[in-house]
This record gives sequence, structure tokens and C-alpha cells, in this order.
Amino acid sequence: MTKPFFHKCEIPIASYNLGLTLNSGQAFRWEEVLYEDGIAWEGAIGSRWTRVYQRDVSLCIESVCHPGNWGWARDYFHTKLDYNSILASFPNDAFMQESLDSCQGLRLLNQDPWETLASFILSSNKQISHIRQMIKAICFNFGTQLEGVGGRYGFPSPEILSEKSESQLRNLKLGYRAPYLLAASRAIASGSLNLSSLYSMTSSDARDQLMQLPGVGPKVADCVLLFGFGKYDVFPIDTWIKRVLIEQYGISAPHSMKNMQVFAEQHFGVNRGYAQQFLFQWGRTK
DNA sequence: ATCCAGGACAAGT
DNA sequence: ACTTGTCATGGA
Repeated sequence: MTKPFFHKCEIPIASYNLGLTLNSGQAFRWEEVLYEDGIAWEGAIGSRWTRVYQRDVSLCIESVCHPGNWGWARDYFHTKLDYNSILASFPNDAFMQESLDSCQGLRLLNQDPWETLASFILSSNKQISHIRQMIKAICFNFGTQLEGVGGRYGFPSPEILSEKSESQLRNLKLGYRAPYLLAASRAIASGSLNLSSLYSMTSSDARDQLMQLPGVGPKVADCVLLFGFGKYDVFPIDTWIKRVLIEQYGISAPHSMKNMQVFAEQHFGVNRGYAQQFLFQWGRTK
């Protein structure tokens, strides 16, 4: 039984579909719970165990530990974003508009770069439900217990994971991804890769840096930049997006990454990563 | 059972 | 430059 969430913050904000956002394949640790005759989600933001839900036109956030000025929450949920300006930059084609209509209030979160990198290394050739399972196992086995709650664990730091063996990770059913995750944790723990330095780099340069890691190709790198660094000028192409581009946008062979990347940059513009989240969500659920 | 999953990588055309 | 086979594992 968890202790009460003592601290509460209410952020008035329109056009925010929290449930859709938390279940759109960008974050993997939020759990839906019943709360006050409604739905809420519980999960960790950094080392804070958090509950979040919507009432009227407000985002309600509750924290077990001392919240300070709640800047960490505003940042994670990106409540200061000029959402309408982003949407206004999208193209006016039929499938884009259909996606916008069907996924109203879908947002991108600002997640921790390391957790995002680790999560998307694990995501390769995996269904979202199993990505969640792998991450849950990693947190339960190697994460540190969070303040003020029992049985809740943070995502383990690179330093912690770098001390583990490949077989320890394979025991968590990571499969061939185990050595990839281990290599990434060791690159960061040793200082050979400094994630913070990617913030000030161009997306192209940051992408090249991430792709130095084994198990990090163009798609994983783009997801990390989009979800963990707020770089919207990248366009992750997974199996669903590939289908959308071919079936909805008439991309013809050769279906090479370069061919599709060029189209995405031309057609979806500077915020193509944000647009991509709508295309992905609608493409895989319709 | 068989195929596929928010892919990456090496090997083969 | 582009395509194919392989890699663990679980869900549909």
C-alpha cells in the first residue's frame, strides 16, 4: 500500500489528451489506475513517484516527495509548448488531417535522455507491450527504490547498469539487446559519451554520435532525439510509418531510408518529428 | 502454428 | 546503393 500523494499541482491547459499521450509508444512506464471516480496514471519522473490525471481543462499532478516549484513536472509534460503553432506547421494533406482529428490532444513528452536511449535500444523488433515488460524487469531488479513509496523503483543509472554482466541482463529476457544496453551504459558511465552535450548539437550531429553505439541505428537514434532531447526535426521511420508512407503517401520503390527521409523533410517540415507521432499513432490504431 | 513486433547488423546482390 | 537473413522473445 502506497502512502498518500501529499503534494498537488493543478496546471490549466487546453488540448492535452493525457491518456493518449501516455499510451502512444513514447513512454513505457505509466500505469493506469482508478482514482476518484476517474482514471489516473502513476509512474516515475526521474526519482519522483507521480500520479497524474485530468480534470476539466487542467492537468493535475501529485507527488509523494517534495515537489519544489513543480518545474520538473511542467518540463516533463511540456506545458509551456505553443501547441497550436506546432500543429499549424503540419501539411494539409488528407491523412495528416485525419490523424489530427483522430488524435486530438496528442503531445510529445520531455523524457530523460538516458532512460529514453535505454528504452529505445530495447525497442528494436519488439511490440510495445513487451518493451514495457523488459523495462519493468530492469527497474525492479536493478533500479533504486523511490522515496516515500514501497515497491516502486527508478530507472537504473548508467553507472548501476554498467556494473552488471551480459548474462544478468539476458536473464531479464532482453535477448540480443542485452549487450547493446550494456555497451550504452558503459559508454556513458565511462564518460566516452556525454549525453548532455547532444542538446546543443544539430540533430544530424547528435544522430551521428548516438549511432556510434552498437544497437543504435537511425530509427532508435531519432526516437531518442525526439522524445529525450525535444528535437522535432527528426523523423523516426519504423514499420508503421513505413506502411503509412507507402500506403497513404504513395511512396514508391525503392523504399530506402534515404528516399523516405527526403520525402518526410520536404513534406512534413521542421516539426516533422511531432507530425510523425500523429501518423504513427493513427496508422497503428486505425 | 505462423507471422510479426516503434530494428540493427552483416552478408550478399 | 539496395535487399535479405539473422538475431530473442512474446503477443496476436
